[in-house]
Amino acid sequence: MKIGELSKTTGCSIQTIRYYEKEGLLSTPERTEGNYRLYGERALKELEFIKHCRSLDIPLTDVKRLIELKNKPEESCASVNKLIAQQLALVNNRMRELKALKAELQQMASSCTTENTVEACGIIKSLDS
Amino acid sequence: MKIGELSKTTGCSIQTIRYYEKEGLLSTPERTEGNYRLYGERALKELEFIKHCRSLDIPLTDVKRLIELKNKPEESCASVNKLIAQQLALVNNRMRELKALKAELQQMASSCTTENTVEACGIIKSLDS
DNA sequence: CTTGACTCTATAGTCACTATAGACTTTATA
DNA sequence: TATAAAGTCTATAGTGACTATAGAGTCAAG
Repeated sequence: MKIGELSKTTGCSIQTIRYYEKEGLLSTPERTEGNYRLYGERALKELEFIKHCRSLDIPLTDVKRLIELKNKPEESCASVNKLIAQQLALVNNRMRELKALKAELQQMASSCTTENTVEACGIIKSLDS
Repeated sequence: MKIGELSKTTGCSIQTIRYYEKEGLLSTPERTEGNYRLYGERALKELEFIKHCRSLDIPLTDVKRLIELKNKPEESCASVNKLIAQQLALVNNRMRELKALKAELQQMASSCTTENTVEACGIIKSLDS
């Protein structure tokens, strides 16, 4: 299949697919006589793997490392484990941040009644303090 | 005070301060004879306001709008209210995403015992599916 | 045979910074 | 007083993970 079809079946934009190729995350595809990229089942799987990793917010550098590890099936997966644990720690941190953030925003939202002027606005006041 | 001192008292890096100025978020400071920026109480307050907004993940374009609104104290603060509500909605969305993310990462982490090889690794398997 | 859809490469833009180079100014030390 | 060190200046490039655009080439249908 050509890049347009791969894009549709995976939901990745065409530019993103080309970008992943450039970054060495997708293996170099064959080309037609007219220089169009040609993909098969393998590319589809590679792309789905990347998509899945990205949906977990795993950065592309780490995705690349995971792909390299996948290609060394006999090695220990301790580093895979570590990578996921780090990712989990990041997510936990971010969640904690967002909770605090949410609390403050809610507090702010409740301090403003729409009839106010900017001058009297509780939101502006709390941002100022 | 000069930019270094402002940087230390606010915790904003020097480059960030200059960046905010360039983007029109900080008012243009006076200069010494040697062309050094000179700041006073006002700049300090402006910068604290921006910092507070940023700590709430409010994008700089919106911070700019808030600053403009602050300077029109007689207008209605409905738009301030709306902006904060949108920000809250964003945060809520992101929290929902992160919850799902965390669940999957935890699931993955628990599917890997460190003694495994990459080949048998539960994490790689679940990323593949 | 031409129109339109698709693809190609190369480049610039996004956001909010961070980092660097190379020059200038000011302060501290010898 | 000379000089070294610290601070500041502007301008530019880099970050991550894309997205958008320009301008050219390819291919299938009418």
